Amino acid sequence: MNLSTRSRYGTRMMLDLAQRFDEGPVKIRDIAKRQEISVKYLEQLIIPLKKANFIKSIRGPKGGHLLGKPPENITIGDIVNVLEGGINFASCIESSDECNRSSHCLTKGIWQEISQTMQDKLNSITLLNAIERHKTA
Amino acid sequence: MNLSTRSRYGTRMMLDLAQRFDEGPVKIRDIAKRQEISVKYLEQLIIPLKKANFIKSIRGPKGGHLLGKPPENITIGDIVNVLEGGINFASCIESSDECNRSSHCLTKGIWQEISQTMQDKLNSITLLNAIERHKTA
DNA sequence: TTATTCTATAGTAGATTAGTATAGAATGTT
DNA sequence: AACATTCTATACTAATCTACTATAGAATAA
Repeated sequence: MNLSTRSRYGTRMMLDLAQRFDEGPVKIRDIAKRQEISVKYLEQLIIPLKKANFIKSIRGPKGGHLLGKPPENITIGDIVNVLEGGINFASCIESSDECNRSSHCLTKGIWQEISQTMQDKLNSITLLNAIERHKTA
Repeated sequence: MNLSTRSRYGTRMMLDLAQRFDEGPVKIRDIAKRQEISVKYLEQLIIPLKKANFIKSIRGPKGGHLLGKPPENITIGDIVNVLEGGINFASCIESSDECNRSSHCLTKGIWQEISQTMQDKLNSITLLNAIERHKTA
């Protein structure tokens, strides 16, 4: 069990943007430098986050990226969901074509319950939360 | 995010054993047939579970496997922990050699908290629970 | 002594992940 | 209009991991 680097790097990027929410567009190159992540990799993570409206981008000189919503309206769950393509511990939970064992499967319910717990937890932490908890700590 | 098949198959095997806890040794071949998982794959999962004392094995004819403890004393967390090698969402949580960013990393605390939530949830479900909840459902 | 059952180690094909390369499109500035 | 800057899109690759298989061996009840 391990959150993909995709999600972990993506979250770091989003927090970086959240910390600079009032400062106008932020360049990928600057995020990359601060977070020690390659520009190319970040560019790749931005695409799905843009599609989901969690990031807005401005092209050209003086351009850059910024959050699509205020930091209190974006959760870690949102980010992981987009970058991971869902938060589920077994594919049988979401898939429409039933596993032929599902009727007597003892585990399906368990994975469902655990996935739910996970989702609730991830959705309960906003970017603002994450920043503030670090200040007080 | 996806629990490995290792953990999922392992859990199914352990539940299969739990359901037959009073019936003496259970053969891998029978578990494999019921659960539709290859014998070879199950054999591989048994090894670490034995080391952790969650399974006892008896060799020779009439031999087989049985739980090392009663079903109410084994949790899903125990199983996943053994088969997954820990329940952590970022390697920085367990590793002793600090990431050089950890002091100002906003995410480490998040992954820690989420991992904990996960562990608590997994540890709260025993094999007996899993069996009983299915009966009443 | 033999059939049965578990044990141990090694190997492999395929999928996934992380990361890179290349070319292109938009836009503010001059 | 030209240009530098910044984002966008697609494709590729190496390395790792996962799921699974193969082979040989050890213990033991009958």
